[in-house]
Amino acid sequence: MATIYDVSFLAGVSLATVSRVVNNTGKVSEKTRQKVHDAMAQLDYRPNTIAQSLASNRSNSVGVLVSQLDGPFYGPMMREVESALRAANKHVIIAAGHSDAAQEKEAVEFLLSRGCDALIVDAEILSNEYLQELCSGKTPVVLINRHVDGIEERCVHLNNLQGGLLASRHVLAHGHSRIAYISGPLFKLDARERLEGHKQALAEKGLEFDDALFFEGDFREEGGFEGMAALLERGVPFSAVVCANDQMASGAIALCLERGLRVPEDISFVGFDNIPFPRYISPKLTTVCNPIQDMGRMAANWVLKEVYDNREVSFHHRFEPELVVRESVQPPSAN
Amino acid sequence: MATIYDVSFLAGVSLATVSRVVNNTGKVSEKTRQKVHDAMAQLDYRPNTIAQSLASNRSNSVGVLVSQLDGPFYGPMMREVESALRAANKHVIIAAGHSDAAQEKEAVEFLLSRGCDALIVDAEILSNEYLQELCSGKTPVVLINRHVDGIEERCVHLNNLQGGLLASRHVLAHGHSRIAYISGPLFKLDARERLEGHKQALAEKGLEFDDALFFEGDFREEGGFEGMAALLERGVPFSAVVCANDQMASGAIALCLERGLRVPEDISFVGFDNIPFPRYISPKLTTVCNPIQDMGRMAANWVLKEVYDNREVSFHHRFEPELVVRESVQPPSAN
DNA sequence: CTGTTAGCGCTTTCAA
DNA sequence: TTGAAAGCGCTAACAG
Repeated sequence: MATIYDVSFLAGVSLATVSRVVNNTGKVSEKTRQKVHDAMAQLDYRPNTIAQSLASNRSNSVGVLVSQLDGPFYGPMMREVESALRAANKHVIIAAGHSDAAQEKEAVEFLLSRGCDALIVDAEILSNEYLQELCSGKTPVVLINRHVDGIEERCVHLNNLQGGLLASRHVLAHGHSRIAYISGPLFKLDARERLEGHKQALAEKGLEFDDALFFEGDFREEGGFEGMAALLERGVPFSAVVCANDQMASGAIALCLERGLRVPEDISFVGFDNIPFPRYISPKLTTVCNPIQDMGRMAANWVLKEVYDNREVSFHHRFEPELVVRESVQPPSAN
Repeated sequence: MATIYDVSFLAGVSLATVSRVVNNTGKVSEKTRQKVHDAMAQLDYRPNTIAQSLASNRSNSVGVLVSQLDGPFYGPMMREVESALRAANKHVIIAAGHSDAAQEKEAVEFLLSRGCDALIVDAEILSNEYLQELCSGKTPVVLINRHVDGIEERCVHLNNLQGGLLASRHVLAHGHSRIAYISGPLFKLDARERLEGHKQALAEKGLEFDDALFFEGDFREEGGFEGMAALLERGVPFSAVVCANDQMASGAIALCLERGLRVPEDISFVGFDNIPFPRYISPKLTTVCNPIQDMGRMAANWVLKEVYDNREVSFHHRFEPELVVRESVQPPSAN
């Protein structure tokens, strides 16, 4: 592999000059630049990124922490992050928290120890305090799916309350009044906010929130499945279920179908997130769009802007959800 | 940030000795080691990985190329790769080909230019020739989901032929004889192999392969959807559909349900891959298990073994599929 | 078992 | 506009 030295020798200029043309920095005469380019081409020169990093104290890498690598949720986000950063010639190092407190923390430290120029963190478990401290550290950090006091300007998040409102209002508008709710784990802010939206929607109609129609799930298919079973078992009637995400909705619907309940004829369902798959099932799931790709891109933009001084990109924190009406909600049956 | 120099000064030993204890290399007396450890702890010393890389000519990073970051398929694979490598303190740099020839190639070059110690490549479009050349390059490469002549020992792949056999035999065993087949794109070897398995299964029963019951899809939901529509339009009767992957099966089933066809009462379906989601739809999809996670882990093992000299890990190339019987196949109806 | 000494390949003052 | 030279923080002979 040719080094910068080979190039400088062949081109008959100094190392510094070659470095200047490689990085487009400083003033270089057109003639010199051409000589250097020729030499680089001739030698098929590729800068050694490691050496660049050591000398410039910049790794050109950004660490991305997600809670799950599998599952339908983070793929679209990572896709955008990867595209945006690779286009800027930065590489993304991934680490997964695997929904485990220790592993999540360890993943952050790992990324930090790798000398990432910045971190994009979608933390599932890490506490606000930890994140605040992390953000006050030396490595710039942007948070996805969280908003933490004191570091709002580094948080890219969805208006979950509004999403919860949209979902429940939609069901309410179809005439349902006995509405079950399968929530995400309440230690998560987004789960709490979505639930709050649900409660507000009920309140708008003068309805009371009923604990007998509430189940705290885990944001996964299993949780929806179990939640649905639990709800049914209580014997308290309801004609619709609002689920705090699509995965739980899928699990819950699966249980209904197993039990011979028809969806939406017997029970209506609404989900949240708009993950790809439930578009292809029957009934097609009505849900709330969570623009997670856009949020991923925005996080990448933040890094590009704040860390790599790209002034072209725009940034904003807060995203608004939209209702996606498909087929899983209809008015309650007469029985 | 403390450097190795600070540690050596504080501990009263040389740089080399500190390096030795950090890397557990060479002989160091217990007493000296202790002094160094104390100094490191006191200074909260973390080796600079970039400097380590430059000096040792090793980046401790492995590049992973997948065709899609979203979608249900690669997540489980990446999950395993990430876990295995991070446990060994290596980091994974991801790049996506986005199902585009130019981008896929560019992604490889990008990873290479990043000085990865090894590459794990799940190439969708890259030609065998390109891959052969890549494998003969300086950076070790392991291929997933491909087997290429001349570099078999670096290929981790599934016995797709066997998978195709299993899927079609299952349908056949239920008494179907008019069986449609929705294939993956035939420029892909795995698609061709699965199809070949189908044909062999037909032949075992003395049945002829009928072009009128064949559709070449794209391995995505859309392809299954369109394929099903095309098949139905031809007016040639069939009672079962074998799909070369679960995504296409989902799309195809979605179309059937839209058209009022019942699955499996009117049409039976079998998929391939055993991705997570179709377990939760109705009917639960019968499919062939593609142990993509295991293959991911195996690829990581190969890297650990061949590149990082870990002798603990095992390795084998070829994986066998298994039929997963659920609910989407039943005997053809009497009509 | 420990220390000395060259670099690894590049960036970046500082002078010219 | 260009070059000389001093590192970036660490590893790896080599010598002792």
